[in-house]
Amino acid sequence: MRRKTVQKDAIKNAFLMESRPLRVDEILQMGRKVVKSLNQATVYRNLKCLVEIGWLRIINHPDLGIFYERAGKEHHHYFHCHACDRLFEIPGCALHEKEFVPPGFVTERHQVFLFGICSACGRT
Amino acid sequence: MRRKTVQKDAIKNAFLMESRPLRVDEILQMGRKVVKSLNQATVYRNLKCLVEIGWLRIINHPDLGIFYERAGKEHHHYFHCHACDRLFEIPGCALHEKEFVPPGFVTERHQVFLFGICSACGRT
DNA sequence: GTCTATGCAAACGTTTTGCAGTGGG
DNA sequence: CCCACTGCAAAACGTTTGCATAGAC
Repeated sequence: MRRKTVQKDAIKNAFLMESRPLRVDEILQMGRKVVKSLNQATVYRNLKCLVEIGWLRIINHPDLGIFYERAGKEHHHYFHCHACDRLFEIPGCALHEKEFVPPGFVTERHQVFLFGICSACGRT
Repeated sequence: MRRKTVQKDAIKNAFLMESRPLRVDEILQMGRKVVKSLNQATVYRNLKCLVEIGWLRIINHPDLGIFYERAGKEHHHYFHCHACDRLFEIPGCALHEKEFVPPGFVTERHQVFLFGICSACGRT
């Protein structure tokens, strides 16, 4: 991860152009539009590096599987619309964890996944 | 799933004896204490059936991967202690989703995963 | 006896790894 | 020129499937 390559730039660019969590296959597809020889092994290796240096975060979504998103965003929840199958980031936090965990338990971090219908799909 | 077999009973018993979410390899190990010939394919097939008939639920934990738990329990959150690596079920709900989702969005279901230190490990 | 459920092995999709060669510095 | 990074192919991993047969009823 010390050298600059076109493959690396293509992968990072996918996240800069789309401001939403991406799956590996999406990243590969987007990257191949720039570097058509781009290999999946290269994508996996670079994603691993980008997570290690704190540029990306992994999300393992309970229904949709593994996504990668830019790190450093403020805390948010994830909303999966089962009509259009899109994954939304909902800013803010609706969890009142301090009032909630049993005595002695210390919560350092949490993740919330919501499932339902988004405004676009609910509009019918 | 119409016939009663020792394999099936062994798998169901694992959940009746342990009242916590179980991983496939744990279920296989526990089942083999009863039926030493128990095969992983059999475990997978039975787990699938038990999910279909609503006896089990699948949990895909963001950090720990796939677990199975008895269905029909009241809603709860999951607390992962990164010291002892155990997965706790926290009864109740600390999510105020109605006050929270953007207008037009309808939440039907949610899952909350907490990460931290449990009371036993924090006591030190 | 029938036919479901099992055990085995092979197939599967996704991710990782070994290795030779490309190309960034 | 060096060695990090890439592409390829094979391996690894967890899960699923095809098939012959044991065993539930």
